[in-house]
Amino acid sequence: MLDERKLAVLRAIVEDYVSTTEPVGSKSLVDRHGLDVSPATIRNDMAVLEEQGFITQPHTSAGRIPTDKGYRLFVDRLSAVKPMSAAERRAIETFLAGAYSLDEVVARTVRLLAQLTRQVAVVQYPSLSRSSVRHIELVSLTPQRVLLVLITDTGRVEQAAVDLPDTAEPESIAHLRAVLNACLDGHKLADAAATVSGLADRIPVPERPNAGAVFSVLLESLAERHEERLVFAGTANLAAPDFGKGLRDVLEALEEQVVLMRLLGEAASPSALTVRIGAETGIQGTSVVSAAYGAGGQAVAKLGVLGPTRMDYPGTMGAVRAVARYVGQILGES
Amino acid sequence: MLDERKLAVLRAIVEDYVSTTEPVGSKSLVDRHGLDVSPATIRNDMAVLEEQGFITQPHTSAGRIPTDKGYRLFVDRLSAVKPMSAAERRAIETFLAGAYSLDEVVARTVRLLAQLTRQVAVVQYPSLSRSSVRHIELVSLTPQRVLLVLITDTGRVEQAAVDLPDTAEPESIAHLRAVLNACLDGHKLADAAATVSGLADRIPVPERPNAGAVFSVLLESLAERHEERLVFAGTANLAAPDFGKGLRDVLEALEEQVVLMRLLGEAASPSALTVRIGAETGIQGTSVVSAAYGAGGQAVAKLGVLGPTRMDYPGTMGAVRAVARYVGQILGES
DNA sequence: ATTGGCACTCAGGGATAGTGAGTGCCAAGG
DNA sequence: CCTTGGCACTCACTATCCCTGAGTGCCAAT
Repeated sequence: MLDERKLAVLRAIVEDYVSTTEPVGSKSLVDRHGLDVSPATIRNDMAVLEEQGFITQPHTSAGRIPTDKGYRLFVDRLSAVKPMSAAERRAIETFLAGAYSLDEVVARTVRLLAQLTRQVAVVQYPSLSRSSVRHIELVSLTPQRVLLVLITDTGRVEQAAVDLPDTAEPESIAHLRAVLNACLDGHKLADAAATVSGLADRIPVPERPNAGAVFSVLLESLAERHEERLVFAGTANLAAPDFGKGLRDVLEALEEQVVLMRLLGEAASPSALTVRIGAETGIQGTSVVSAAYGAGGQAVAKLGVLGPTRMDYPGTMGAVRAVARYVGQILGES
Repeated sequence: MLDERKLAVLRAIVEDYVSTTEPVGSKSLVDRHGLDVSPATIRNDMAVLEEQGFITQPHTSAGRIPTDKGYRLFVDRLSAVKPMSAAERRAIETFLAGAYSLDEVVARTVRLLAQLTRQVAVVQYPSLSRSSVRHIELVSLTPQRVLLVLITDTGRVEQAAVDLPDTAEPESIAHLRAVLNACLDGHKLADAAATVSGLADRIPVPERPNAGAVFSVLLESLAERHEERLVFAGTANLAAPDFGKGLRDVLEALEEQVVLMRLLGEAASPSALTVRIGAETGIQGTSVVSAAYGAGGQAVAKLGVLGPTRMDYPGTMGAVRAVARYVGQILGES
């Protein structure tokens, strides 16, 4: 139905349109790509491609531009992920290597990705549920208030204040801390939740109210709420006239954690790329390229790039894949 | 030199221009405000105001718009901070009250401020140097790597990984932790830096290399680097055509911590408002309204709003002041 | 199936003219 | 001396028209 040449034409249209931002016509197509046929032939091909919904013309008598469906086909079958150059790989490596805390790693990653792709980058913090407890700390703030600090093996630190129903002696807090660490250290957070629920027995009766308060806050930390922390960078790249009036939608999506989470998609195996195009993202004219990243073959979170539907997919995909790999590597080391 | 009426004219021009976005002429001025003089009189006044540099015309034969200098005068002498309505105050209070961790307080504050002002809000994390050490925790990650966690009385938690030169026994780490907490607990962070430097003596000689590594990372945490953490929200409000092409500059400034810090200005006494207009901010067409906030009369950080020079100053100032106060209150409680 | 030829379409870019809000200035009046 | 009505003038903005050229669709010939 679509022979070799028609596919080549579609590929050429996507490439030209992406680089020039202008509808591409039959004449310039044969010129710029070494097609050994006449413009008229191309026109016939384009008519077919248009009929099938892969390209369209903004108005009669203008060149063609790809539709979402056209980009889809291009990404799925007509293009290859463009690998990073050696120099770029080195740059990524050295830039990420300088980061110590997890915050720093994430911050650098997101900036790096924005810079490489010249688009908006989004990075999700390593998810809690797939990592394990390294240490739990309780610190008295006031006699009736303690700070709960949870440290995971991905280096993530969660904190929450707990209001106690009764005043607490330092020893009882120390005891509670010991119990928590003894039972949870090294456990996956997902299991930890279950363990905590059955822990009340190990606490002397008079201290149970306080322990209960701590447990419930701890459970809350382990659960949904913090799962969704996202960071983004590169919004300045939106100022390019790419989006025009859709800009508001994009900016709004960026501030809505929920929407953004959905855009990054469900977790997949590490460095497998997901591409959402145009309508698939729910934001007109916007595409998202994302990948899971993780330490040691285990996906812990996602990261991605958000840009105009008309973007350089091979290049963007290459950058996202490369960054996802290196971040996984860095996290695996620590 | 500028009599009552001329000032009234300037005020009216600012108000009208802010609300309509269009140059305001002599006729509409007398209509919309109850001025008991003829348009011709107003024209004379406007000529004077223009001569003095408070207003200009975008082109001959258009109405006048305020200059930066005009806004300045308006803010300094012609307007009063608009207090929040009772309903708004209640909304602020309940919205902020739901936050537990410091992260949460900051996140809510910035979103709240963006929503109230319909502009871009920026909040600086409570500064480290003005708060004091609540607790220091050391957690082994590997035999040659520990995680340093610093907890302050504002609820802020800093973390950093430390690579040790030698492998460390659990006891030596425990000892180090005890020493650190004994010496630093309750001290202002600013003093803490000095204390740490003189601490090497208290450590047995064989453990000094490791201790040194920890100290140096700790000093780094106490110093500049983390001082500057900033969060912003409400970028979607930039999509209003307010900025036009200056938008790129604004977005870039938002991603440059250093620039943003400068915009918020030096710390002042809590809830004193600072207003920077147009060129004063270094970003064409942009103004910044900021205030310090803090617990118990002590300023700990700043927050503010960034918007087009043509903004509703009284309203924005009211919102910033109110939010700064409530945040200080919330922080003071914990 | 491919190609050259040809008539047709239509966005975009000046050029021109009309409109009206707004100005500056002046001379008269309080 | 300040205020005011009158008046000529300016100039952004809009509408209209026209033209140009890139690009198309179709057809008949190869």
